Amino acid sequence: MADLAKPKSQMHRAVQDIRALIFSGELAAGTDHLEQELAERLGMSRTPVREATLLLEAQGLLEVRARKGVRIQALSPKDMTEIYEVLTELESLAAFRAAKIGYSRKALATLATSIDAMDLALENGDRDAWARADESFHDELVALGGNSRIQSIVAMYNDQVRRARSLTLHMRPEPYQSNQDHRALYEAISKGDAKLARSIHHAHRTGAQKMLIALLMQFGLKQL
Amino acid sequence: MADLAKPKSQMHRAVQDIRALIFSGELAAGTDHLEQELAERLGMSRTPVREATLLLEAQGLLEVRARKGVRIQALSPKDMTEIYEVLTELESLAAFRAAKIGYSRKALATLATSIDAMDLALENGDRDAWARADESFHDELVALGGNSRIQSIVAMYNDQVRRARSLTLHMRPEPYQSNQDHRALYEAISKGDAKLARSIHHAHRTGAQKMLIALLMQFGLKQL
DNA sequence: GTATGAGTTTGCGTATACATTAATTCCCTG
DNA sequence: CAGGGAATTAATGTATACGCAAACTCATAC
Repeated sequence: MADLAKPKSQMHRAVQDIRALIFSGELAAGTDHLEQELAERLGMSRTPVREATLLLEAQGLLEVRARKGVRIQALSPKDMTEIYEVLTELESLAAFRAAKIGYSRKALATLATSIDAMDLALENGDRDAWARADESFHDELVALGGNSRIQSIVAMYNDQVRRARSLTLHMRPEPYQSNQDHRALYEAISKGDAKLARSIHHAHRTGAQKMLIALLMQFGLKQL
Repeated sequence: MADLAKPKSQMHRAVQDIRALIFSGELAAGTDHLEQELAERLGMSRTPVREATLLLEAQGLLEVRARKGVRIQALSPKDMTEIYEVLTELESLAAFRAAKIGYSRKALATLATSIDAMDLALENGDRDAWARADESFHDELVALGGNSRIQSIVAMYNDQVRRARSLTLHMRPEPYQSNQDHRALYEAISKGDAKLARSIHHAHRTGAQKMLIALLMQFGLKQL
């Protein structure tokens, strides 16, 4: 995530802590929490907690409801579809741009590293390691696109679907296809074939989205 | 902008008022303003002003800088390019989706109304009326796309470039081309030709972006 | 003339107190 | 017993107080 600058402050700590509580599931989707409770839990006064919740609301992670506490945002399959549509489009654009810029193989080393890490994780059956490498790959790809706005938006929406993704991580089939897609995308970018890069990544993301939605439906997860 | 719900509160009023001050230029790009000053100007205490500035920072309209007041965000041509790239991509996707959904002509009546209003404004040489109708057209188009996330993002970035757009509104050539583009897009959507709708709008937006950047460069406007 | 450092000022970050208002309780009435 | 409304409660929204750290001033030393 593009959290550059703005360090040490209670408010900043509250943002980090609440994010962590949401991602870990300790603050479950759809549940309500009073400002006062959160403040005590985080060991600070209501003021920085309140400011933090306003920020997190702007980022779509929760909702501030007058006199009812903050509600951790729950996402329906329809929400997922909307978010993935945006992610697909913007990441594909980033892939297109990255290919067009014409990076040297050396400049693409970080991408290659992430791909290798994914292959290794797949061999070891280590899904968590795979997920970390996958996220790195996507982050680096978007960074290579060179548009900082796209980076921010993608980071924000990735946060919103983080819970759903970790939930399905162990339900999905082995991600062989993903690794193949990533290699193909890497090749397209290093060849400078922008249209190909775009269409490969678009198909990749669309496939991932369909699988995720299918899994959620299959397990009857209407809200998370 | 998608400001649904959250009415009467000092904080909400502060958001609206500060936005208005920014768009009107009373708070000029690049200038700094202390929380206390803003609070007095808006007739409230620092608390709601502070919360409002945090929201507006999240929306990219300003930047809060410790002990230096809030700085109204200034945009470079590079920033403009980034923002327009996102707008182009997401609006084009919305056009694609809208065409794919297959609205009846009746459901597209609002679009047609905006187009007529643009034609009329063009005949009358009323650029402000044209700009309003143009914004309506784009808003409706994005709404027809049916993805609320795209609507939010587009609304946010439109706010960010609002000043630049109104600045160049009277410098640009008569927007005949725009009106033609809009009619062609309307036809493509009502025919349900999604790919055509997408490419028409993509070209339209790309053209508008190039013109805007060229104008800014021509007038030596590096920051606004 | 410049640099350094103590002293002062300023403005923010946070805590806390208070006002406001929606929600709830509990009576009272029919 | 049900309905309604006044009183109470509860949690937010807002104001205010205060401490702290950064920025500034200014004098002094080199």
